[in-house]
Amino acid sequence: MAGKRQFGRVRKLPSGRYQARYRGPDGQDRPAPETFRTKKDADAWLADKQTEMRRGDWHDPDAGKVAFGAYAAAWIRERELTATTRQLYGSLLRHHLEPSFGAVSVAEISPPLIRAWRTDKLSSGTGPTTVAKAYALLRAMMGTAVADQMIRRNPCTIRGASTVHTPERPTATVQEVYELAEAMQPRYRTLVLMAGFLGLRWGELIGLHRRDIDLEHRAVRVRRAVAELFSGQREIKAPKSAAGKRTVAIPSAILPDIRDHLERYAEPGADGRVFIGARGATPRRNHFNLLWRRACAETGINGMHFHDLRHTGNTLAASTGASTRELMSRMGHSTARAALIYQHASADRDRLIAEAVSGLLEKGRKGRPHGRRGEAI
DNA sequence: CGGGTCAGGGTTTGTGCTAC
DNA sequence: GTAGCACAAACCCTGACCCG
Repeated sequence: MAGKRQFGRVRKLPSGRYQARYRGPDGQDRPAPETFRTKKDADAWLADKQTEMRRGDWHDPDAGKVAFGAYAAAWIRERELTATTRQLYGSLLRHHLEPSFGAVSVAEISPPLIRAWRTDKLSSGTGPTTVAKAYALLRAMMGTAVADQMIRRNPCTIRGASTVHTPERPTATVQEVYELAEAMQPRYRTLVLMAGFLGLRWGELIGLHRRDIDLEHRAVRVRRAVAELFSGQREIKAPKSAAGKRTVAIPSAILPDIRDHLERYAEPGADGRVFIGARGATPRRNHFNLLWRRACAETGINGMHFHDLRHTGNTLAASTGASTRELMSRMGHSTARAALIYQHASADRDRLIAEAVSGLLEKGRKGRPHGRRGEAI
């Protein structure tokens, strides 16, 4: 205490209380937020601040005063996101975060506030996936605020709140794929077959050009995908991942269908689009889904999404005994994790095998053939 | 210390509604 | 049938973490 202090200043105010001040790393003079009864308390406070600065732990006490709405908008703006993600985040912000937190300062967003917000969201009809997504976005933003030294800790502390368990999707059988294909307009028949038996994604199928289909070598080159934006505009982009760029072999059973489709419905020219609407437009999800659901209703196949056809493709491929690596390359997955989603398919297959073995056992014992086995996948 | 697993987070698909 | 828009749900890549 004796001698000249090296860090900060303490002075006695006319009121008799003590005020501490120091120069922050940013060069600004920073008075303590409150005054102290004794000089000793003021000194102790300064010592704390000095420690923070030495550790690089210091943060601007004004930094967290930025309104969350403004901070969040900048967060999205500064990030390199694809147009679709940018739109999605903007939508989550606008509809779910902004109304509750927009005017609140970043530093004031506390765990209890977030818990209350989440409970309210879940009970007010917003779907669990969307709540989880909005929560995840909020946490990502608050995480950046921590990195920016605006706040010390991320207030998003609810464990597991950003993930939702999604139930397993159904898988269409070969027969169902054909039934659905027949129930669709002829121009979309082959689209369904290719989704089911090649396992291509919607965006990939829509992005196909004539030159991508090599009838001679019975292969489809997937080189781009079409993403649809809210604005109705489309973005042509490389597939979801580098592994998405791939060549997929065509089962010869549907080769005639593809050949026929190209002759009848595809846009002319090597750069012509393979799948176009009745008036020449690139198909849109909303309209196609309408047709799809009609086909589902017509065939009595309920609860089947178009994307589920992709599972059929993978399940079929898996049932041939293809290795995980082979499946990954066919489906355009870059990690085994994604491919392992189809583990259930193998389990089903294994059960079928077990059933078949069981049939053989009975046959061997009774000396007569057993009835028909379950539906083959 | 390398393979398996999990959570975070970016991207795509699903669907309803209105308008032309 | 096509287009625009908005919200919701699902997919799946990536890096962190765990564990033997």
